[in-house]
Amino acid sequence: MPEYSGAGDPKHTLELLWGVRERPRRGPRPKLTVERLVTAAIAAADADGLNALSMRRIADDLGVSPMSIYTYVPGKAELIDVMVDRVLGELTPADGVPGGWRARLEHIARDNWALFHRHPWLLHVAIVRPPMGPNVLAKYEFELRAVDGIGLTDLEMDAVVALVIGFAESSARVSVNAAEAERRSGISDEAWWAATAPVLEKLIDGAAYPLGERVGTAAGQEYNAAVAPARAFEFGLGRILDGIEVLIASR
Amino acid sequence: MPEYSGAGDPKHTLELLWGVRERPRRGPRPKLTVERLVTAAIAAADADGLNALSMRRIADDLGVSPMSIYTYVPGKAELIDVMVDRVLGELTPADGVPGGWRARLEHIARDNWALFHRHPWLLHVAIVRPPMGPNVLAKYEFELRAVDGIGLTDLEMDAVVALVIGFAESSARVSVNAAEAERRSGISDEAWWAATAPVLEKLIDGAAYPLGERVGTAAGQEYNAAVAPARAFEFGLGRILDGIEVLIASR
DNA sequence: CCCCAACTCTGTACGCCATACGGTGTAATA
DNA sequence: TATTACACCGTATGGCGTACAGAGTTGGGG
Repeated sequence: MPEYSGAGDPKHTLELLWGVRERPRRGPRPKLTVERLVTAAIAAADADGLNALSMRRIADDLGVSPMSIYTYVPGKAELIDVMVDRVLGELTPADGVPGGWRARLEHIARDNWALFHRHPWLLHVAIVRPPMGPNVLAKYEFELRAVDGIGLTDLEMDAVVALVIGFAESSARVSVNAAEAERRSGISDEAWWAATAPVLEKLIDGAAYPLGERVGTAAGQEYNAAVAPARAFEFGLGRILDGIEVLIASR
Repeated sequence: MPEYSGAGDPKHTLELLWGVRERPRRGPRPKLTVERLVTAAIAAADADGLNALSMRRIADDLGVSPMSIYTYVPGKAELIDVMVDRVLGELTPADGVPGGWRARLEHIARDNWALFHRHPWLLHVAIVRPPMGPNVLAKYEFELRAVDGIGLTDLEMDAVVALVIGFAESSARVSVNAAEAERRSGISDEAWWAATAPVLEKLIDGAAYPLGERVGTAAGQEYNAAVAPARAFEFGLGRILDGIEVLIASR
């Protein structure tokens, strides 16, 4: 069960994202700021994953009581929205990248791939109704700039960008999930397979899956688990950009 | 926070997947079977999502106490493994599809897309260390068969299949997340945007995001939320298959 | 200058969750 | 018939988000 973005009151969330809350005129000085809250939450999520990100945990890290967090943020959903916009600010435009649209899209894909590895919890937030903060808007803008003026229609520009971003997310997910499974179980992929394979062999008919056995073992030997996702990313990115090139060339 | 496949004891999980538990020789007749349990769990997850899939809920549906479920299954993780293998059995081989490798890969992509929409919870299970049941193995086998004998190396066959499957998952995720957000919030995408847009306009500089505004509104008008994910799927699939065609043609 | 409104912070409590543990009753075997 | 293996269940533990009510603090209005 993922967390969902865009689950809170739109108006309140937007005010948080853009930091337009007016300072309170009366009452005690606040101990915290939304900024500090979000920073602590991101640090916790980076370190221990989205499962470990609880309001109690953040409060402990900040030395306040759990409920006082609700002074700054209406709920966990809105907090996550702000976290998402914040880390998306780490992405960089492809404007200066030499090599044309292909190099620019490659930059965007690699940049996203790296971001998902720096903040793996991002993959476990279902980003629908994206938090329309400054960084989300800037991201969309410079993504489109990467494919502007190369003969695509507006709709195609949007579709091409979505395809590349979606691919980066999808392949990063494989990689991140594998790393998280290893960390959480304490069992490496190799050890898991070593425990699984002999039991499996006793269960299946030897000749039932000829292709799967041949290709599976070939892939397993050539790419050990540590680099396999990275290779899949490189391969897929190449094919997708080739496909986009076909489209552009047809114009 | 997703659920994870492959989180249980490999040996026990495999025995469940292949149904090789020997019948108990003594003791009371079991009220349930693993089959019935899995069927009920899938029905609950289909109807109300993975969040609503609790051991208590399944037990209620089946008329037993929560703890008795642990007689059949070591824990929730293993139950989900069996659920996954079960529903993957709904996928069909592309063997008889006319039109060569391209049509076969299209069939596989569409078949997966449809499966994810029939069982949206599948997207919220992080499938690492896949449950090596009969259906998972069969799936991999017939996926490879779709690209066998067209001039690709074993490693390329594996990579091409992974690319297409990953794309289908990725684009289905967008679609499913949108539908789930709508259902869980009771607010349609249009209504959400109608609440968001005016607040947003007051916050941002009018000329700050020229491309985003132009392309975003164009995409929003052309594809309403209901069909946008399906269009993105068709567009992306076309580009990816084009890219694969470039590879195959280079042989 | 004082009082009160506005505000921050906190303790407690509720209803969820998975599941560990120990006990109870049943059915087939020795 | 006695034993043993087993299914089933009640209770309890420690987690979660957050509703609610109260306590304490500050600045502005009279």
